[in-house]
Amino acid sequence: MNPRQILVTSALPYANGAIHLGHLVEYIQTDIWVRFQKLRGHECWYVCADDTHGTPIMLRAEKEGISPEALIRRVHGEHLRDFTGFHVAFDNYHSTHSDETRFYAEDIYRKLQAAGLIEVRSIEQFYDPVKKMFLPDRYIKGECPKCGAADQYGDSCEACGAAYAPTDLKNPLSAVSGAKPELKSSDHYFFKLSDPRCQTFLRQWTQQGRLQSEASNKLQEWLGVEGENKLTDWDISRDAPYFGFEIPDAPGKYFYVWLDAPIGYMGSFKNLCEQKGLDFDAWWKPDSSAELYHFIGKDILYFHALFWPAELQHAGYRTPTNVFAHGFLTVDGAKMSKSRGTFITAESYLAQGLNPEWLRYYFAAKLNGSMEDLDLNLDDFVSRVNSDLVGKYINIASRAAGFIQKRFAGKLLHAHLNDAFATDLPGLREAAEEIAGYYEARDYARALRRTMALADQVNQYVDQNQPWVLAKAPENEERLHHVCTVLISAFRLLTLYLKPVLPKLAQRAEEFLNVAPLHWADAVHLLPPGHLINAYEHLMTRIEAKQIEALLAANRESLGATGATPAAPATATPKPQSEQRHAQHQQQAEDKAQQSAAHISIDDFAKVDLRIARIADASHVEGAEKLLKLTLDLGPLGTRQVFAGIKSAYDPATLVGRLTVMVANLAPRKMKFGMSEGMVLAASDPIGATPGLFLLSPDSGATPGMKVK
RNA sequence: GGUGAUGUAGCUCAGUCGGUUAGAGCAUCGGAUUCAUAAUCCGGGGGUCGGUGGUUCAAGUCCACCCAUCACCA
Repeated sequence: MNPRQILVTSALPYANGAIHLGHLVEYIQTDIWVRFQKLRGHECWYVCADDTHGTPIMLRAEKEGISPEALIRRVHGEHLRDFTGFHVAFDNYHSTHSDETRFYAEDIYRKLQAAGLIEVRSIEQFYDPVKKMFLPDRYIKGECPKCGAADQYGDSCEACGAAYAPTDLKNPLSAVSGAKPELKSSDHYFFKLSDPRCQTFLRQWTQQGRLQSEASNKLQEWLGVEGENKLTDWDISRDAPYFGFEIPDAPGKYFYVWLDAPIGYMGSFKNLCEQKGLDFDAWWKPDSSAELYHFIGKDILYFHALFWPAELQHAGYRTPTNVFAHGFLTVDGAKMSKSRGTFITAESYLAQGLNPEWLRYYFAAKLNGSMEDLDLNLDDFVSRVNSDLVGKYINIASRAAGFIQKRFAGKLLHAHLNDAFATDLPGLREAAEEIAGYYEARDYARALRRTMALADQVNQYVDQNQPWVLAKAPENEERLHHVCTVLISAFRLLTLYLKPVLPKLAQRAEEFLNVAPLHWADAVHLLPPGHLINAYEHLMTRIEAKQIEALLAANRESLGATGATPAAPATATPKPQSEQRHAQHQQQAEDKAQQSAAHISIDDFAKVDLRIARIADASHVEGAEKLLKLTLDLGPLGTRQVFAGIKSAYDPATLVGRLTVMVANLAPRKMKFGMSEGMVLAASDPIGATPGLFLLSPDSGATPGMKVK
């Protein structure tokens, strides 16, 4: 087999947030593939980087009172720590804020310009006169032009789903400063994706059968039918102030973060080339025989399968061999949720003492190379890992090791077992190529199913041969030695088959087996006769359900805690959807889920404990403009102190004695004036068009403490 | 709304070109076993393949419509 030259990337995580389990699907998927290629003896390099530019980074750094450079340096360290913790082994983890990335960004830009594919056009955009900056869509808030919902972002309405331009918003405000934005025109630089050259090239590039079928369909949709020019030019510039690279010969204009993000793959690889003495151009020239693969989430297919190849092609570089898109992660069938504790960060998973290889195994067991979403079912996670890894695979070593150690001083049978092994465990060695094929096709689920079926076969072999019975009769000594040697050899092969997924465990198994690091080619032979193995130490523990509970608890943001945070002030970071998509999709999905909440289930409703309360006392609060202090009598449930924002509508004296409805299980919230232990229900117009505030009252007959449902 | 996908056992998933009685793991039930950090083996139960209609000698698989879920619409 001739060694291939393979360059692999994962999408660049944005330097504005922690790595979570959703990210890890991609990095683990890529890492497994890379490790597999290396085990096969290919020259394979895995590069990645932090994606560091753009408005969100700039504003976040400003909010933290540090420079963007300091922010991205810190986050780079955090990201690399998390990835390393999950055994994701990059050959280089660089940054887009690097000389190399700047070089290739300028280089590609200049070549596209020379090819006549860059155009300057003046466009009108909202401008924040206080902050003195143009506002990305997601940094403008206002009322939806369609349904009138308040507090909507500049690109789409969370309430009715309408999509529109920020200029359509009613009463727009800057989410950065709170100022009223002004329309202002500015020159922007466009990559002419609508150019016939790009259209023709992409039509051919995307439909040659290289891409996943789902991806190909999706791109077909974007491209439209022949002659239907659906692609529009891409705005690649942003005005100062912006954290990024200034465009050559265009003072005050910066490359949009999405332009330099994929170029960061080149930058990172160039940096690696300098470290390792590799020839960059040999890998990136148009007729390069090297292979180039990008692993990405399905949300950024547009950037990687349209913009990116079109840029490369017309700037005189090679295009990707393939783009592998995967789906999103759900937890227990639902989007990751902070309130449920399923928005799990990589850091918290490791801090709780959970084994990263449990997760690697589970993800691998469900990855099949398609764009389908992947569900982390927590019960299934526990039983699958325990059953497959500990019960089936690890157990094989554990079952044989004691005999080898105690009866044979750690030495395997002094005889060549090749033929006997094939008789005892037919197909075990021969499966190596089949399993390799599954890994190559990124169908790890199938590779692991096949491997576990082999492990079943080995356990059956143990039961058929009953080594514990053989051990009782001295005349069966050699037979016992043979059986246990076969088992250790089988364990070695299974270890190899699992090694791309479980690198750390494989390393420990290799120590136990007393062998050099296994390579795929090692599947063709067995351990030498009389090989000495080391004493067995248990290689993996079981997951306990309570560890999962602790993990969820550590990631759960209580409703009380969120509720206690007042409505986001204007300085809060808005959701940078159109500005910055990749690696943030999970976060957005979560935000969306929490914001729209079009329907809730009966179970959700049942979480709210509504009770009839009698207002036992009501008084003004010194220094509070809006609040009244209420003492509520809940009958058998005792009394509660609540601060209610109803001063504008009610005189305390008229409230005493009347019945109303309160939320009795709201987390207590510390306010300036004391603890508030619930909230009373009152009606008001959501957008304030009709003034007034109206407290709810039950019909007569209700008594304090009764449940409302 | 348009487009693309998904829907198979309690759970997680296979199911190739339409072709025997629709499979696996986990869970569950019964039995065996004790070498193994309760881990293994044998066996059983469990399915209107989302729904309706159609094509066909034959449909989980092909076609149409509908329902549900997810994503994308720069």
